[in-house]
Amino acid sequence: MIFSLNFKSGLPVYLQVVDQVKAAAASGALKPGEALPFIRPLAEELRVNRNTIAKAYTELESQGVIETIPGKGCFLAANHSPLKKDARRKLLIRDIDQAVVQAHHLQVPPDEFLDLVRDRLEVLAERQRHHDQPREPQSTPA
Amino acid sequence: MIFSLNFKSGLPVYLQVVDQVKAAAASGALKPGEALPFIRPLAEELRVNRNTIAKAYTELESQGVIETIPGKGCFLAANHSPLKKDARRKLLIRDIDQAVVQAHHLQVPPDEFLDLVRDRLEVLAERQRHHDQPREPQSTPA
Amino acid sequence: MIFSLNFKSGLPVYLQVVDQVKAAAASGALKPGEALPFIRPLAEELRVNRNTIAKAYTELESQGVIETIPGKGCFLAANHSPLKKDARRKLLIRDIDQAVVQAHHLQVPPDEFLDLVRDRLEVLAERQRHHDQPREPQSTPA
Amino acid sequence: MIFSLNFKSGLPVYLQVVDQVKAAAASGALKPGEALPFIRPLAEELRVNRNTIAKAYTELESQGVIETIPGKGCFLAANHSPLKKDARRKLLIRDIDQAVVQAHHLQVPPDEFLDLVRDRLEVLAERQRHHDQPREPQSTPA
DNA sequence: GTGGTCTAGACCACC
DNA sequence: GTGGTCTAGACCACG
Repeated sequence: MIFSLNFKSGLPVYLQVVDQVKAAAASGALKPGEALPFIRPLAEELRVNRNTIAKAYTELESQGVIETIPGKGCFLAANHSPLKKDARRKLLIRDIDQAVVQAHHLQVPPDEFLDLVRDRLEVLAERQRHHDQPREPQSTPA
Repeated sequence: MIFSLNFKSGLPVYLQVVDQVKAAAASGALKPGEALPFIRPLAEELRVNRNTIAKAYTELESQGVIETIPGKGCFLAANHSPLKKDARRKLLIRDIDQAVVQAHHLQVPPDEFLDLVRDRLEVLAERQRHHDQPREPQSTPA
Repeated sequence: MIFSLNFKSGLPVYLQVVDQVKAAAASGALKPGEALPFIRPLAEELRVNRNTIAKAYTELESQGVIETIPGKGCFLAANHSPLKKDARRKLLIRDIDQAVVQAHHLQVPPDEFLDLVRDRLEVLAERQRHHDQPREPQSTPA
Repeated sequence: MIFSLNFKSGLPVYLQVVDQVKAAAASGALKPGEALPFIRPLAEELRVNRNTIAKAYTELESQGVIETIPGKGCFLAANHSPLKKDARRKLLIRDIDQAVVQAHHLQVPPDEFLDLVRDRLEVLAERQRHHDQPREPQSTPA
């Protein structure tokens, strides 16, 4: 798991970590049951305080993305959201609107935008297929 | 000019405004010399403090993106060449990927996701039509 | 809103605050839209660090119990859980099992236990009726 | 002796064990001189480190609740008068209220809640029957 | 050794 | 003034 932080983006560091873990999980680079980096070494590597990483992991746990077992570490959870359909829709719409508005600002017409979306869905699916082959699940958590 | 703010993204509101103006300028959607929305009505529309918009515009001015003419308004600065299509694609892909990853995490299948995207395109286009009527940007000042 | 902390119970302080806010919300002592105590004064009153209260409020927000508007304060959310039925069941079962096992340890027979449960449900309902009359919702948030 | 641990309550596991032993002793469910479960099998059953159980027992001994006879096991100390019914009710009510409040917060209506309670009573009674067979507590040692 | 809690105090974004 | 982020460093619970 590789992280890259941008300290000038204005986006809080802990949220950058959250986003990158979620992206890794979505792409299949991180598989259910797999261990995340330990908090202390990761904080050191990213030159960030231990609490900042801890906060990111706490947020991920509260979103149901990871499970943390005190004394053992943090592990990617089996992927299913505990949220109601409505709540999930609402969350997704926020992100979609962000992209749609950006498209509008960049004067990318709707058709082209939809093509681009289909493209990215395909890219993600391809990455998942790629990650599905090589590895086996290792350290089981619960 | 249409804006969409995400109050829970962690990104400061004023930076979201800055980014969206810059994106519009980059694509040519906002042309050199064209007027930006007035601070007060925009703040009202976005349900945000006037200081927040003012801060965004100040930031844009200090970056040389816009020029402020006291008593008249803010206008896009002259030296803005619209980005090439590829550069715009790249910017857009970042936002799309964010939404795609979120969809995966929320267990929303691609078909449903695409439906939702079409939905939001429609909703925001509709919203844009509404906003285009009452306030018409007046052209070239400086 | 009155809090009472037990520093020797072993239960983290921030969780004690979370529990007490939830209890106040359930009893109707705290109504949707009503403001919670500000973080800083509350921390001072409870002789606890500001971050500890902030953590409690963050947890409450992530559970959907409150909404926080930066710069304005924290407000009790309209009461509806965004979780799927299954997830809610699972959470509830944890608490019920705690009580059931306690009953077993205290040698309270099932029938008596059920009576007691009905009793407490009634007490809570009564409290809600009591709180429903006197006040009116005041400071609206969103 | 049956235990039920809640790993997410925030209360340390060893204190949960302590509380549950004390509750059993308070009600007379565990009688003076009666043996507690051996550390090793109990740790296995609860999927907890042996040190955690050992710490709980150490704590209980230092509180004078149990006596440890090296090589033989741990036994409830003599001076334990079962609590009166009212005192037990009061202890139980704390746990019941916690569950009742949680039910309210999760929007689980009273009827459904009571069904769930009956359910758990049944499940835990069943579990208890299972556990009562393999290991039979041997009586009075010291 | 792991993660969790708490403190003390700094700075930032927003009203 | 509000809440949010981050740091530095201490102590605890658990494996």
